[in-house]
Amino acid sequence: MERLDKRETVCCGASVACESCAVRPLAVCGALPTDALARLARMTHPRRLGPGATLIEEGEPALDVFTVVEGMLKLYKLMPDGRRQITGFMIPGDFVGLSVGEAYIYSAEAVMPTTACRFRRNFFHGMMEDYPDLETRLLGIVSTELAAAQGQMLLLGRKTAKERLASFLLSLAGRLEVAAGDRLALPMTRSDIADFLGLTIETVSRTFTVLRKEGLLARVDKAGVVVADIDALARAAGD
Amino acid sequence: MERLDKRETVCCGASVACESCAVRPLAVCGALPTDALARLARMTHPRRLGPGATLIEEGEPALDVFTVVEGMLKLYKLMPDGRRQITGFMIPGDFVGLSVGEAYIYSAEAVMPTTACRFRRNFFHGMMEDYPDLETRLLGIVSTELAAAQGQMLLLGRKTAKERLASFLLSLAGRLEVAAGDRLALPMTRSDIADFLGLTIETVSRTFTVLRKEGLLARVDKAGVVVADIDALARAAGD
DNA sequence: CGTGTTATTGAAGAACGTCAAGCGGGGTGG
DNA sequence: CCACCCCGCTTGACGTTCTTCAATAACACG
Repeated sequence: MERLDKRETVCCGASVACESCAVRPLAVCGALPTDALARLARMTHPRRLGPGATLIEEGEPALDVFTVVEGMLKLYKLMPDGRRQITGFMIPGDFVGLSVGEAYIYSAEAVMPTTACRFRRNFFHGMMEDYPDLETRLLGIVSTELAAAQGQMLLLGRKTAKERLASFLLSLAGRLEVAAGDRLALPMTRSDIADFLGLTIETVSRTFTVLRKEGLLARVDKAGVVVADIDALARAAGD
Repeated sequence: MERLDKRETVCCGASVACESCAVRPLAVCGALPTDALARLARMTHPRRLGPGATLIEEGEPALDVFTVVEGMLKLYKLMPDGRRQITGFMIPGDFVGLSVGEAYIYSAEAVMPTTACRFRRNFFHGMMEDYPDLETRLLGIVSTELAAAQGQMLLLGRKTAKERLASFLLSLAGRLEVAAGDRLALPMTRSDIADFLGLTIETVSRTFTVLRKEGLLARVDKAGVVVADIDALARAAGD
């Protein structure tokens, strides 16, 4: 998915390119005519979320859709006994809340201070009718997410703890465009990482230690890591 | 997703409703005007596959898209050392081969004698431009698949062997519209089930035995099961 | 500086995987 | 027609990885 020009960005405020939101372009707005962007901008409601704040809750009526402007969200499903599976971490430009049925099928919660743009679902459907390009773009986004989900199924079903953590770090570094040798920020807790990788926090912690002792990571702390050997990390990821 | 009238079905042959293919409607064709259906029908190439035959292979150029008309396909991803994760079993009406990039991101293989309709990817994209409803329908299909993938992530990341197998049987019974007490056919091998559930064939086999001994299944054999207590099975599935 | 929260580390345990043996059904050929 | 074989499935014994439980360490915040 190509990078979009900042000027095409629709964000939290009423303007088409307000400064605080131009941090990262909204993938969904690419290739839209100016009037469509203006309509989107007018109907956008910004929402600021502190860490741990809930944006949507599984099972609630799916009245809105959202785009992440800043920060990070975690999407997750819960079992009645509290077991949790995080299905994804959403970063600026990502789209959240799409649902085929009447209810959300996952919960979304802020990992760090986060800004999301809210659109009424009905309005968004109307926009798609008026601008088929928007629907095409959305189909691409959902397809990309499906592909990621299939990769995550391979990870959860068949990879070892070490392969899982290596895959996770690589994938995040790629999405956040972190260069080799740079610090990769990990705003989520060990518990979040564990629930994303289908592990426990203890196994995640031990596996971080292994990767550091083997020299794949130069530094590991609560808030991030420094990747020392990205090729070795890719090999450790298993595919 | 509502059932569609058979007359709306586009299938393997050149006619809009050839008999052998009207087994199950193609979800993707719903709500299309007659001329669109006729165009689809003209450009459809049927493909018969014996058990084990490969329809598409991960990494190959994604030149075609397919709909399953009859039988069952398994979609899977492989790791270099041969570990396999089956990401889904596709049944009549399902859509296969959609890819955002230039290459397929998974392989697809027939589980049993299967008929698939092939469409050239470019032709299909053209159809979507001419008939936005087709794109809308496809967006719904992909969104539904994404939801299923997220459910499968919960299964793979957090469920026990027993919960996984119970979930699998329930989900398949639902999709195939098998009533309680009826026989649920399982055309795939234990190895396929294991690779779908992130288990080994031994664990799958043992877990079938457990479910039978506990009375949730009345009968278990190579080719299928009879569900004895569907409520208990739902409880065993965990959510 | 104390206190609660989060992360790390260690030891013991459980669930599932691995290895191995035996069963059974379907197909083939004598 | 039946013996044989092949392949997939089941079952048992044992091993490994990850989890669970527990204690300690590091950190954030008031």
